[in-house]
Amino acid sequence: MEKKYDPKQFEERLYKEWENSGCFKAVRDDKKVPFTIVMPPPNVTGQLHMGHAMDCTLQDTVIRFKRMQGYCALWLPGTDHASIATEVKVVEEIKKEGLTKQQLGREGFLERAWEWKDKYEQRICGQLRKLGSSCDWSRLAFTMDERCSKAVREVFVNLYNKKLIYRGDRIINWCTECRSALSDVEVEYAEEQGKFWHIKYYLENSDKYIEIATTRPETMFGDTAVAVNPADPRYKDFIGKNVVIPVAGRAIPVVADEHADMEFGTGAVKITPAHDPNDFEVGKRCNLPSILVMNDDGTMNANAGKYEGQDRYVCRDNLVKELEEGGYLVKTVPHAHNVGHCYRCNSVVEPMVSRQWFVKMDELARPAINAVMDKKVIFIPERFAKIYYNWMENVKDWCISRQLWWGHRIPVWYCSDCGAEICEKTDPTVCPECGSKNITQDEDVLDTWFSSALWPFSTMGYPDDTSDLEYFYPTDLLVTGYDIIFFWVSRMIFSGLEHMRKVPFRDVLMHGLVRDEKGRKMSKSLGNGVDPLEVINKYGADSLRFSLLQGVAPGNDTRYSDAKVEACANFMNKIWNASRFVLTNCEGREIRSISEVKLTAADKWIISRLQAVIRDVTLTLNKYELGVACQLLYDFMWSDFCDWYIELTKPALYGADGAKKDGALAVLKFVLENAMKLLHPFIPFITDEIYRNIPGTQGTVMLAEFPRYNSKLAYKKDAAAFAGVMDIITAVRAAKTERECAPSKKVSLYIISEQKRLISANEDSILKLAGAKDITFITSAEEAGENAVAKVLSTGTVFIPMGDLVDAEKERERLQAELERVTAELRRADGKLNNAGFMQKAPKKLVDEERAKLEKYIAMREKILQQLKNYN
RNA sequence: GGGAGCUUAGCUCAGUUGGGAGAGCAACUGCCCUACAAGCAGUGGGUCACAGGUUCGAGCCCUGUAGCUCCCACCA
Repeated sequence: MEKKYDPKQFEERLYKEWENSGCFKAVRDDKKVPFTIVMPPPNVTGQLHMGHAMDCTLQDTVIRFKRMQGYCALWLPGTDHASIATEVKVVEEIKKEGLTKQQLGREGFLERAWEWKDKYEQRICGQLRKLGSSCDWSRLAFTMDERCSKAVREVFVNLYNKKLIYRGDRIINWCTECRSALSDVEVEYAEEQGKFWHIKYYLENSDKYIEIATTRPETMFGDTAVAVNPADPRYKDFIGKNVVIPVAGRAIPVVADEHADMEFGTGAVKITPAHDPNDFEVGKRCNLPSILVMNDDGTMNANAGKYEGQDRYVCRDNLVKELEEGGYLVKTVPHAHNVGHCYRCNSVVEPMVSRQWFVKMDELARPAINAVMDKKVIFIPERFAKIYYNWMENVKDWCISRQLWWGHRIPVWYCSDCGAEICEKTDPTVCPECGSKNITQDEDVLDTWFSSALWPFSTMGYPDDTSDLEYFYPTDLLVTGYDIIFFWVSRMIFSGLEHMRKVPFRDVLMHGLVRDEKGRKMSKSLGNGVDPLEVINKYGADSLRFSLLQGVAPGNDTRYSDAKVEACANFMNKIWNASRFVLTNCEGREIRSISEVKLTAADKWIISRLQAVIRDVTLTLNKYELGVACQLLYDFMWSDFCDWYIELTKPALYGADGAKKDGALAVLKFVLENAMKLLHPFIPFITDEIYRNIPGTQGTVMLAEFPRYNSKLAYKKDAAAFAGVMDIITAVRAAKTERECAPSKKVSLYIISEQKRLISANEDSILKLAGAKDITFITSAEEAGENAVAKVLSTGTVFIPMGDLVDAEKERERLQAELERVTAELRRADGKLNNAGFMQKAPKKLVDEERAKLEKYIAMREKILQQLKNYN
């Protein structure tokens, strides 16, 4: 092994080996239980960020764990065409060449988009490889590949035939920049400081008027009524009469509708059915016409009269001026309100009536809600189920058509001769109604999430009855961020239920956002994003992975910081060096199995600790508590194995006793090998590199069996006894440090103890680790001489003669403090045991433990009191 | 308007069936002892936001309060 931990030496090499030898491939094996994760497909818009890195690390850790446990583990990778997001990028790209979409034409543009896709898909897959992702590349999918397209077509036609997809004129969110419709979830609201314009609408042929208040005066050209609350006494007489829209000069009725809130504004509201969702509803109730006043690009249309052609905001300014001049403007008040923005280009969304395709949601939502209620799908943590219910229960029909080119084209044709609408699984060549060849396909494409919703089964061959679907579906786990519950998770659930008749996944592990070190969202505009590749380049993939998992709890946001990665890199270095220590000592020797050697107390202790860690790591991983599992392994590896056990084996390793050396090496190797297996799912590279160097191992650790808890190796009593030896070592070390005695200065130890055998058996360890030269068993304090520090422990009292370094007064104070501490503990235990409620209701195990503690403290107190006598 | 989360050591955060408060980083002291100074040994530091309640026992369960964060709704 190399002397220095240098991930560059092996990460790439190992990954290639894994991939080339087919380790990632999931081949159906009916003797095994499948475990499936389908990767949330990254968008082909660019490269992966820290959020992806975490998402991916979580999945890889789980899938490696399951694979080692003997499951037929499939992690299916893929990418998403991300219709609108990618189209925006490609448009930007061609703009640099002075080109527009229109200039390229649909086909030319799509060619460019496919080129873009190829480039970024490759880049993303490269990044996933760098992270160590053990996904099955032979199944790499793309939401617009043949497989997925076939599924999309099948689903669309089926829903269309069931009348769950319909086309209609409804109010939708329109992005004037992307010039496309958006679904409700694609709109992000942000509070903005706007204005409230109070405007007079005069009664027809009268000088009476109704004052209305609006934040968007330019829409008044589309007003078709003014609504007042039927219970509002102020406007009772106006109902049924007409008012005239200022400037436009058109007369519209005053209608009574509950929508008008008497408390808000002036209590009278202008109704613009074509440009406001609430007004649209009022319009339906009151049978009002709907007048569009804007074009697709956000400029005013002919209905705005002389303002035709002006941008909506230019028109707003000019119109307000005209209203003011005409005496119609009563006042302008500042008004904070939420404004919808396009989630891709951030421009202000315009509600507009438009003819679009929709998925009817109510029938689909019900079973999807029930599936979560019935625990067929389990959110981790549970609280996300509530968020899901809330959305699902109030979901509106899903607008799925987009006025874009990059995406799945809507599989509907229109006959220009007879007007028929044709939706079939294969492309029609003539109109089935009239035989005409004059049929044209709908120009629009589908919402990108329409194909994502089918991802768990479209990637496995749906609609065909494939072996994959039969074996791997439903999948076992979905790992994703809480920010796409509505976009994606919920839509997969109802789609899976509708088309597969089964939920798409059992567990949904939610994770939070990766924020920067100040807790801010990582974003392009802030420029605070950190590129995972740069981090990997500097520290290695294992360090990055470990830093992303350490200390995370499901569903919680985390912060990325270089300091954290650095700390993890130190851990890797620690693992590397410890392994190097073990392996160099193994060189040239036959390493025995632990069953063939005589185990020391220390050996049994570390093996016992290992068993506990195996048990707890398995338990926590099964619950997807990866952060906790990391901590368990970190502590075991660093504290137990490196700081204690390796140090404990040194006397044997450097000694002359061959049998002792064999014993130590057997245990060192045993623990190291198991540790590499336990750590492998988290940090795959370093563990495999080390594992291959451990004598007797074959092949890669990634295909080794995950360690299983073995109760025969738990050695509970031996481990507890050995903890007493460790206490002695710690006490001597502390005694030396407290008195500023150099650790290298060897001291003599005098011990009063009833556990002489235990101490004698571990004499070498105590001498080495405590920095002592000899141990003498004594029966009274006097034998230790005058200037001795006394440490009272559960195993006995240790005296350390330290000559001038001992200050009698300070010793007395220290012992006094010890006495107080032990007395307090004693009282606590005693209090519990004298508490009737505790004795009655607490579990027996706990009572016994308390009793044992009480006895221990009583004994210690006695000894301390005795010691104190020496200072009185 | 509705909902969720957070508040634990100077900083970042764990703490999952309620049973003696933890880690990393930072700080302080002392150490190059043949795996590792990217290290070792030791030390200090917390009325677990606040107020009640349930319980033999609460960081954890319940109620309320405050501050911060986020999501949903959109009253024009």
